[in-house]
Amino acid sequence: MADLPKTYQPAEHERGIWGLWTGADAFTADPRRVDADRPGYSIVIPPPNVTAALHLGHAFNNTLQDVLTRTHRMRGYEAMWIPGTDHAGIATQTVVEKRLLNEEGKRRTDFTREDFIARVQAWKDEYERRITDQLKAMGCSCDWSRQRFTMDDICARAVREAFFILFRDGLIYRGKRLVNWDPASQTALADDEVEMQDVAGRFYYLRYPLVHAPANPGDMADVQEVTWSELAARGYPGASGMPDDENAWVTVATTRPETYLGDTGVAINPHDPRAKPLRGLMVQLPLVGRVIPIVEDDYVVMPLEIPGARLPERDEDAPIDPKAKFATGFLKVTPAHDPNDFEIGRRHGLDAINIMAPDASISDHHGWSDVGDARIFVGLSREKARELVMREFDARGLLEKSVPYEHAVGHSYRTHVPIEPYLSDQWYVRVTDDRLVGFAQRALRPEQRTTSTHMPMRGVSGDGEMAFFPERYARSYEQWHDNLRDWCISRQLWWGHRIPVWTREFGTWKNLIGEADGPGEELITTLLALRDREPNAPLAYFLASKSDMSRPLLEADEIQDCTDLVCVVCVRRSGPLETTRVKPRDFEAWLAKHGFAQDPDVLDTWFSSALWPLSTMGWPEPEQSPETAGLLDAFNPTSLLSTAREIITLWVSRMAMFNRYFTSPDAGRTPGRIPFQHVYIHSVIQDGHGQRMSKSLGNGVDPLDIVESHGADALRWTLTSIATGTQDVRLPVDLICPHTGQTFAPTFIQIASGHHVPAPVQDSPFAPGKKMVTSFGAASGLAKPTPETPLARNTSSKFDAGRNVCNKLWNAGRFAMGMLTRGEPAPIPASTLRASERPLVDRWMLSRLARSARACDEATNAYQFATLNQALYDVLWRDFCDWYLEAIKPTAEGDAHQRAVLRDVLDAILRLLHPVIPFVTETIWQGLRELPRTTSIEGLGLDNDASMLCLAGWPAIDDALIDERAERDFARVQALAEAIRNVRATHKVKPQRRITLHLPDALRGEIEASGGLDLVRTLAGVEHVVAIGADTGTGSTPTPFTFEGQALALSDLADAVDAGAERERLMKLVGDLDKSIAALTARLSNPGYADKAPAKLVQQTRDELARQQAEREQAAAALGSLA
RNA sequence: GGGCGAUUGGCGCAGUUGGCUAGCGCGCAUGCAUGACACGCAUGAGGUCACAGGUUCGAGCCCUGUAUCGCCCACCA
Repeated sequence: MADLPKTYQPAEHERGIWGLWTGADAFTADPRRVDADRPGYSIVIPPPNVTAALHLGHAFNNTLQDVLTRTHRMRGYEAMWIPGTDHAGIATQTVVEKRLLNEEGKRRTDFTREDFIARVQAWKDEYERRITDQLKAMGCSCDWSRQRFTMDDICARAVREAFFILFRDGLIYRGKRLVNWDPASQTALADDEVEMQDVAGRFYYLRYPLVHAPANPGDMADVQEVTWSELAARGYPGASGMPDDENAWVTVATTRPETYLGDTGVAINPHDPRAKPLRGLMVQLPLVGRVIPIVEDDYVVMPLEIPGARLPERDEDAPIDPKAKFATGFLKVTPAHDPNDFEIGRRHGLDAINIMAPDASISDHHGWSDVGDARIFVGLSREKARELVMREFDARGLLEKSVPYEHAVGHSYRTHVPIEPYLSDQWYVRVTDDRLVGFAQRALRPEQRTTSTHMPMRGVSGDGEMAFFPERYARSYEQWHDNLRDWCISRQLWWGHRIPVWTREFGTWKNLIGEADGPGEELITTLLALRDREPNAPLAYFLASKSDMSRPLLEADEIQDCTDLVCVVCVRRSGPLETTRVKPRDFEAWLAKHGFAQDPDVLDTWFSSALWPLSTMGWPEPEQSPETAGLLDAFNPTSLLSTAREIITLWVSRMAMFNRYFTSPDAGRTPGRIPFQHVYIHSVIQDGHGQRMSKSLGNGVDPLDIVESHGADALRWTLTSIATGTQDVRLPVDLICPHTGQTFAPTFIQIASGHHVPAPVQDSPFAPGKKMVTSFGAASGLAKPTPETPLARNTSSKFDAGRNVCNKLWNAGRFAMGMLTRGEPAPIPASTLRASERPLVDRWMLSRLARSARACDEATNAYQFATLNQALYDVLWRDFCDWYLEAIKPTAEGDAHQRAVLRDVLDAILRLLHPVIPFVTETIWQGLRELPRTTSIEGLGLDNDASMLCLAGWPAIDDALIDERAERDFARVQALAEAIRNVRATHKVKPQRRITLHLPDALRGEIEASGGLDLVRTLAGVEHVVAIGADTGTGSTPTPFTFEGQALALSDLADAVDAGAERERLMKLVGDLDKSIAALTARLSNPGYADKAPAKLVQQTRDELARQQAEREQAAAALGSLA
């Protein structure tokens, strides 16, 4: 062992150890091994997006998952951690599009769909490989033989099946709805993909002229203005004060005046005193000329006051709606461009007029025809249109005022442009159906459900066993479901799972049956044959009116009356299919032959993610592939999902819905299996300033940089150490020069939004004469790093702690193994040794080990990784290294049994540490394995037949090894050694100097009886132990000190004792004791204390006071004798 | 607007049913090449636990309020 280097060099071992593990297929799970004695433990990785390499947040999450996977593997579970990546539809397509534009100057539309997808596929291949390499470098013990990608064949099969079942069961529909439209990427976004940003906008108050309803609706020539005097006659409050002959108006307040072009109504609260006088009147939109009704709707907030009117009594307790401050009481209704207005419009039968092109410019080609004088707006961007609308209204005296207003506006999470609520045809999953939302809601473990009843889903008893850690996140989960809306799943992208729906417009029923002459007959017969939806049906279909495809036409007369009939078919699988009722055929080709066209859109990326626990395990037919055979039965539900909190809604909920629905035992009537038993929500890693780490802020830390500089284990150690239960954790970021290894505090520049961005200063010490950048310097506007430019990397000194621990363990192992190879072999071969037969220090070490193992287990089971980390640190560094190794230095060589204890203790500690720092522990363990083990310690429960630590058994340490007596006795030894060391330090006694300890006889007797006296000698550098007051014959004056309230002394400290240092030491001691004594006395003299506090506690306080008083007396006496 | 988290020595954090003198790592000071480790060893300094009230014999912990920082959610009048 002497040839091992003094410091642990991770790079020299990690690759070899990884080869050892993977060469033995150590991480490959076998579902056939799962049984009652060997339960399954499974995790499916939250698949990282293939958009970019992994960041520290991924490293964090995956470290924790690996800790759990490795622990359970060692505990005897059949552990399976499935790795994989997510195609991340819009995000990946966006980065590839950007790159193509930058590097080749090409746009997506310059490619065919197939060619473009091939380019994205190439990107995906590259990043999938990089991500995989990163996970492996971090030591993630995934089952790499089962790696999945959300768009591979196995996952695609699951997506097809899931879509088909939902379609067949009426849980998927085509809806003309307002979607969150991203005008830049021209796709619909899910609610969750919209980021709210505060925007400094304005409130505009627009006047809409009032008119009489034309006799013939639509006859604009017939429109008559309403004057103020007419209004006054109708009893309209405030009208009498207005100029009689002028055209009266109502004022609407809006932040988006340009949408007035699409207004189809003005709404007023029915309780508004102005509502009644306005009945029968309409308003006319300036320029457009459109005459629109005034509708009464409770949704409208009334203003705080209406001139000339008394507002209806309001409930004192009801909170004032903040909108009331801005409200005029009139709400413009633009059903095609505002979700609320869409609902109002639907309630009152108002038209939805879409005034925008997909790029959000004003357009009369997408549903708007009555342009009138508003043609001046056509073709303008929404921003330009807004300005022009204001100018035009102002010119006509119709702009009452505008006031500044800061409000939250949805932005695309990819392109960061404001979202446009946009009317279009999209596919939806009816997640508001109880079979989905209810199943997911009730998946929660009953004790994590709240009992409030005002929310519709609350109070329903849970039937599931899904639990959140930390528990508080169960509420986020619940609240999301309480406010759920249907899920828009279609995306206007090329990169993703193509929607497996084929449609054909027939116009009329006659057209449809008219085809009966030729292939149409076959079409109809086939469709009719499948009408009863047999379980294995290869396709499902419905007929609908093209203008409203949200509802299938079911009645015969509906179908026959329809003039825009559409047939919508969902095909279950690609390739040949058959059932008992129809002949086998390739239905996709068959539909194409019949004039059907496949929907061009792809599915929201979360649709495939939602199936992840099923698809990775081969659902619906795992036996179709050797990779997935047997997995579902053995490993679903999975044991744990570990993820970030912002994804609870996007992902966790949907996995719960899908897993439960698709595993339903009775075709969706009752919920099936939950996808995972536990959901662990990890913290978000921020930099030292509380900023979220991100590429664009330049404050991210690359896990591979840390692996390189500190080692994978150090990375993992530090990450577990910061995994407290809080929602954010901070990791201060430093810059490091990769050439010199020097670190620097980053400097900061201010950017517009008020965030601090770390950016290096011009004259950075490691870049003489060069403009320096961080690894993400481009984001801060400084030079882009190139391989030639020496560039700084982001790191954190926090990782030093991890490196130090690995090094400490390395040296402890090196030293211990050195001891194990010295001395005579154990006399008793292959036997067990009882702790009770061993001296104090061994019994103490074994007891501490037993306690630590218990603490580790408890922490791991509760997902308290920082606590686990601390327990490991304490047993390794404080107990084993600081005390045990020091204490046995003189004895181990001559005591074969002690070496047996040392060996097993080291082995057990390596096992406990292995899940967190797998590489260094395995490296040492492989060395330890070489050494003969003839004697094992009873109760440690270390199996002996594993060839590698990652497959070795978890220590099954018997609680009988917990020895309170030994812990008490050894604690006394420690306290005495520390008291002696304190004196030694004050007097600057050389470490090598052996000194003499003067002990009272009784104390000496006790310590000797416990077996601790020799330990005190070793640990405190004591050569001779004599009775207090004894003459040592050296002539030196003993230096007194106190221990447990008794007077002890040390002599032979030096050739001459420094009285000044001694006085200082004693004075501080007396001072400290005085403070403490005062506090204890005060507590005891409190009349309530003795009466109400537990007697045991009171007695403890009294004893402590007595001890301290005695100690103070001793110290004071010593001080006196000094003078 | 709703919900949640945080506030403990210079920095990052523990502190799980209220109870000995509030712990840990980094940093700091002093000493040390001592049979593993200077990525180390020993000893030490450093905290009115954000603020104000309250409950209690006793509060970092429980209650009420306030302030600051941050996160998530929310249909842009």
